[in-house]
Amino acid sequence: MMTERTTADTLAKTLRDAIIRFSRRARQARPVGDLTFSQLSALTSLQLAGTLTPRELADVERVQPPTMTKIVGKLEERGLVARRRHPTDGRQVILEATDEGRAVYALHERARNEWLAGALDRLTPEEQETLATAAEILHRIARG
Amino acid sequence: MMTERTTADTLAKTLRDAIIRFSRRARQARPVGDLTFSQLSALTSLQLAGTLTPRELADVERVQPPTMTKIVGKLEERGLVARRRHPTDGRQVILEATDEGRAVYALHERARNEWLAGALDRLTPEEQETLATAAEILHRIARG
DNA sequence: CGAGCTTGTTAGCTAAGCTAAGGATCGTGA
DNA sequence: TCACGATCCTTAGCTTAGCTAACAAGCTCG
Repeated sequence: MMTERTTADTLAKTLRDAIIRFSRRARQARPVGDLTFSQLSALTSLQLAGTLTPRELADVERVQPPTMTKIVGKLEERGLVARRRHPTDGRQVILEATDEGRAVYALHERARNEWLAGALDRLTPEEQETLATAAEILHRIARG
Repeated sequence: MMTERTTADTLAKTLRDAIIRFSRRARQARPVGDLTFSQLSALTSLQLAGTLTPRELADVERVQPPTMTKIVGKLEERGLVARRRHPTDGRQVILEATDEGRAVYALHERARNEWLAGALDRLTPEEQETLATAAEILHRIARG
């Protein structure tokens, strides 16, 4: 229906606007160290999954394979991620976070979350609930 | 309290995760033409405000002034934004969207919103309401 | 075995973002 | 008045993120 479509359009605009600004604000909250947003995100996905191939990680992160090659390269340089050969398929590579990767991740994650968690702490429980639900919805949309 | 802080931490992580993926997904939905995410965002802010100085626009967009110089430069090259001299302060510059800027913006905005509005259309009214509220909260957090 | 697909990487590009530094202009206080 | 500090914008130079195109290696299946 006309009105509903208009509602969706308006919401789409509002939402995109809010998210791009939020995103940039979050990006500004740099951790003490040197892990970037994308690197941290990749490391997180890798840790949650245990092991992944580069392609799988690229899919999860919604990025093209060459982009993931670069990100993984940076993480590997710092000894946070290790490459292993696939036992049966010579084309594939298996990625895994190292112990140091896990430790460094936890540290940076905490620093990175600081301002956001602080801001969330100042919200009402209802607002927190709203954001939690919204996060689930956004995740679903991004996946679709 | 301990538990609340933990809740905020968890929510922070979930939210960041959802947003970064959503963001990348949105970025993939390229319009027909050539305006990028950041350019479109700047053009939007400028149009909504009417006129802004580069610094004001940088603040709104949560970006450093040199970054905004580049973005505005791209927009100006394409004749979408015009620079004017400030009537009394010789240091400042006044930015404004041109007619063509407004037209191109509307076009690209529509294309860009397509997948998102489509996805939003498939949500229940309650979910849409949740996202609308969440957008407001996120905007407030980003501003703080 | 050979053709074709899949995986990962390399090469090369653009855009986005930052800091540092500089030039022009404004405002103010001696 | 005028010199000095502050403000605004831009330039220069860098890193990261992201893309496509192309390619080498390996798998698969007729």
